[in-house]
Amino acid sequence: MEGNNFTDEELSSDMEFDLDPCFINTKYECLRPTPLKPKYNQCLVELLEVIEHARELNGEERNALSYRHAIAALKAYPRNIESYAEARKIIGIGPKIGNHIKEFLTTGTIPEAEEINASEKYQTLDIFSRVYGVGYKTARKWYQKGYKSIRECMKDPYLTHVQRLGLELFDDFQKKMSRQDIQEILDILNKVIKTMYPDCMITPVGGYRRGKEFSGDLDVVVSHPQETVANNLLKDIVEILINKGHLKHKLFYGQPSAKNKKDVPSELISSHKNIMDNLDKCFCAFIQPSTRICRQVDLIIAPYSQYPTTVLGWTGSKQFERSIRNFAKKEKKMTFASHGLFLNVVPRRRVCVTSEKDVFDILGIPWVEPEMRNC
DNA sequence: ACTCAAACGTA
DNA sequence: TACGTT
DNA sequence: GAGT
Ligand SMILES: Cc1cn([C@H]2C[C@H](O)[C@@H](COP(=O)(O)OP(=O)(O)OP(=O)(O)O)O2)c(=O)[nH]c1=O
Ligand SMILES: [Mg+2]
Repeated sequence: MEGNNFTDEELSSDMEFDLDPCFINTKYECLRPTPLKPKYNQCLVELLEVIEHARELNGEERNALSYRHAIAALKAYPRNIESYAEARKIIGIGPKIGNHIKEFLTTGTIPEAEEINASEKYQTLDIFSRVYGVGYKTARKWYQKGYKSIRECMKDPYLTHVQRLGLELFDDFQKKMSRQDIQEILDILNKVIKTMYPDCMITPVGGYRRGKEFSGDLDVVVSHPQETVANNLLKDIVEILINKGHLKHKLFYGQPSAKNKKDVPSELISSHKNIMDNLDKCFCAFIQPSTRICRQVDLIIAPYSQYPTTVLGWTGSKQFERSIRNFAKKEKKMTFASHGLFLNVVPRRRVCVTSEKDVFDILGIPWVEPEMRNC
């Protein structure tokens, strides 16, 4: 080892290339806090999100996932990335994304992201895919047919019922909701529901719970301590909302009876499903009184025993949910879903939880506030 | 070479 | 099964 | 696209 005379500096740390020691370098985003509005790497994140979205529009889900891993890491990183070497040490940043970052560090932008932003094709696909009921396949189909605007899409002869609704509601659904908009609707839901079921629990989840200033929709979990009462909960709530003129449309209404019209005389099946582990959902277009704008409201009914997991499952972010499920499976031989936490032995066993924090504790994950689940 | 979350809806 | 949504 |  002669000839080497490392200084302390070289041996221990080098700001240019070492990761910040505060950063939790992991492939499981749920293990570290991720703020809604990071102080660092904002511009870089924005550009990578452009590429991520383009991959989604192309149906390249796995590539999109890789970009999301990298984006989530950069959002959680406690200082600006200053070198390629530093970036490459982050789990989830490999050669491709590393090179994008290298370009960003020298030029201040990422050429591929710029090209995507300038591309009429992606602009059009982006608009079409925002229609409720339209995914990347349909967006691509419409683009190939030569459609350029929502107006032209409305004339398509093969629209499904849901797509027709989505196109009708397009302008309203594009408008983001402020927290005050959401509060207004929550007040109504609280009044209407509590009048009929005073003991009902009503919890706003989704981006609103994570602290987002503006949300695309309102997600609400509703439950009731007496599970027998909870049976007709969704039906009753939707009925009242319709009677009071609050609902314009039901985008879909997950009720056990509608399905199962195949072989079995399904009264038993449907009631069985209902009492057991299935959450009912109604995604609806809710007329906001003060503005008359139609807002997407997702009502989720949970059996009381599944209330904590349902709230955890619907608070998000999407990447937080994917990561906690992946962690449960790979590291704990468990399965997490919004209807419960399960131990994957034979036979599979439900692990009872009484709070959101219970799930973190059982999985051995340090508690993460909802506002820090923005991965 | 395999994995990447997991559930539920319509047509 | 394909495609959609959370 | 990246980790194992
Ligand atoms: C889209 C999506 C959401 N979810 C969960 C986590 C989300 O926070 C929750 C609500 O979904 P969304 O309402 O689609 O997302 P959001 O509330 O986080 O953001 P916004 O409404 O402002 O667009 O459902 C999944 O588990 N998987 C998914 O693919
Ligand atoms: Mg939401």
